[in-house]
Amino acid sequence: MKPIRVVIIEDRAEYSRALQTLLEGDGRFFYVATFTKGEEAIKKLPFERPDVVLTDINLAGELSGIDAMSAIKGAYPKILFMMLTVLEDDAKIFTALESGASGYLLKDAGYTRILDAIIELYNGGSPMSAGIARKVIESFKKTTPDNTNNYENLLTEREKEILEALCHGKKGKEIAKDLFISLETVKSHCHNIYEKLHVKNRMEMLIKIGRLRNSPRASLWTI
Amino acid sequence: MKPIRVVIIEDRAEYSRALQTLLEGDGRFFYVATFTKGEEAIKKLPFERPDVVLTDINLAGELSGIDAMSAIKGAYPKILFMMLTVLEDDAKIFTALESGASGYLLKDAGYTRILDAIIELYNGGSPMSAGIARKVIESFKKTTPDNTNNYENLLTEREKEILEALCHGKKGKEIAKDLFISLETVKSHCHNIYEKLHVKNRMEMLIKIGRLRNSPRASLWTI
DNA sequence: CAGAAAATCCTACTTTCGGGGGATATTTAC
DNA sequence: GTAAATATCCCCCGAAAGTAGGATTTTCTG
Repeated sequence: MKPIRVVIIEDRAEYSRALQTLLEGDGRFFYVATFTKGEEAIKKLPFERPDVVLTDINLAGELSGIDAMSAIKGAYPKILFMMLTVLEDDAKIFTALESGASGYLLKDAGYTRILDAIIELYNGGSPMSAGIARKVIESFKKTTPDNTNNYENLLTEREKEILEALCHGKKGKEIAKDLFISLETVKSHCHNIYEKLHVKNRMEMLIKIGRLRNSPRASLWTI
Repeated sequence: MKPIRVVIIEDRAEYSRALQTLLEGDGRFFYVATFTKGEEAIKKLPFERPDVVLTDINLAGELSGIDAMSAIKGAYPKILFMMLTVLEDDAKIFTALESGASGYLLKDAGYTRILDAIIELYNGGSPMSAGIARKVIESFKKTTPDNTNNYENLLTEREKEILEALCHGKKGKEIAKDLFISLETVKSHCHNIYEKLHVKNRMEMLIKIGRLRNSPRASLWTI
């Protein structure tokens, strides 16, 4: 088995050196390089041809580890990124995953766990710390733990049905046909939905209910 | 440490009995009961006060394991469900997660792995088989494994500018004003964008470029 | 049962979208 | 230098979206 080429993005020297030592002492891996700044990583990392990149989120320079990953992943989608961070910050977890991270470990994970995770990542898995995994899974649930501010109670069943269809890009006419009602009824429902959500049209509604992603990242252009 | 109360939903007797033996031979667990049909589980399971339920998806009766879980989870959200199934069926994975599953293991996982997973689940984690985890993580990505269809090169700068505005819910007239061009020009650009992306309107475009979240994880009714 | 809420349909009107034609300047590429 | 690509603008037309102001039936609720 060819050793897995690993690159580290981390600005704290003690930590990156510890990782390096670990990797170099294990035949399953080939330690390639460490980058301490996002800008540097974007420029040079791809030429190191890593299989896996261990990425810290908070870096010293302008760019975060997520930014660097996002840029590199756009051009080199095959490189696998595993986030290695101290905090379990919800927003950062999801941003990282959206931007291309395939694994997410907290730094309090043991070194053995980290090495195992690299293998798991390389073999098609997505290692995550327990709490991270739970948050990721929770984000799929239709029922949220704390139901504040929910449209569940605001909108009627029929309205939610219409809203769902609208979110799938259906046109009024299609919805009418699907639900066996007239176009006028659909429009009427739409109008009521817009009033309840205090929006003026479909687009505003999508934004209001958080269905439209508007993050200003460059990776937006890649599908 | 109080043993974790475990209930099994599984219609294949050999398998459930093997699990039962395992659980009964391990002091960390307390095997409570096995249900073979969804209908039965919905009625009786809650009274067994389980901490964790190991749930097979394909059952003999009318209801699937997912259906049963969905019903029970609605009334008893604290009960943790772990899906145990043979196949890695994408649709079922996501349906199960939406409906409340907190873990998802393939049956080819070793018995030790299953027992560890119960502990992990109980301690706030979300154990998943490697391939499942990867699929879950992939579903968050804005970038696909192979980077075909890169709009960066496909669209001109101006077109990307227009597209960005469209994604922010702006109307043609607003865009025209913002960019100091005429409405006709905006429409012309839109037309070109639609042609390049092979879509027919804004909504299709949003879906195509992955800006519209229709994925299960978009917290539907809660903001 | 009475009133409210919800779902249905209607007409008529305005605005916005999107398609199909163009046209003209500027810039870029070969 | 010529051709292609890009950005800009125009007109016409029909479809879709959204507004305004109704009416009717069903269903839920006190």
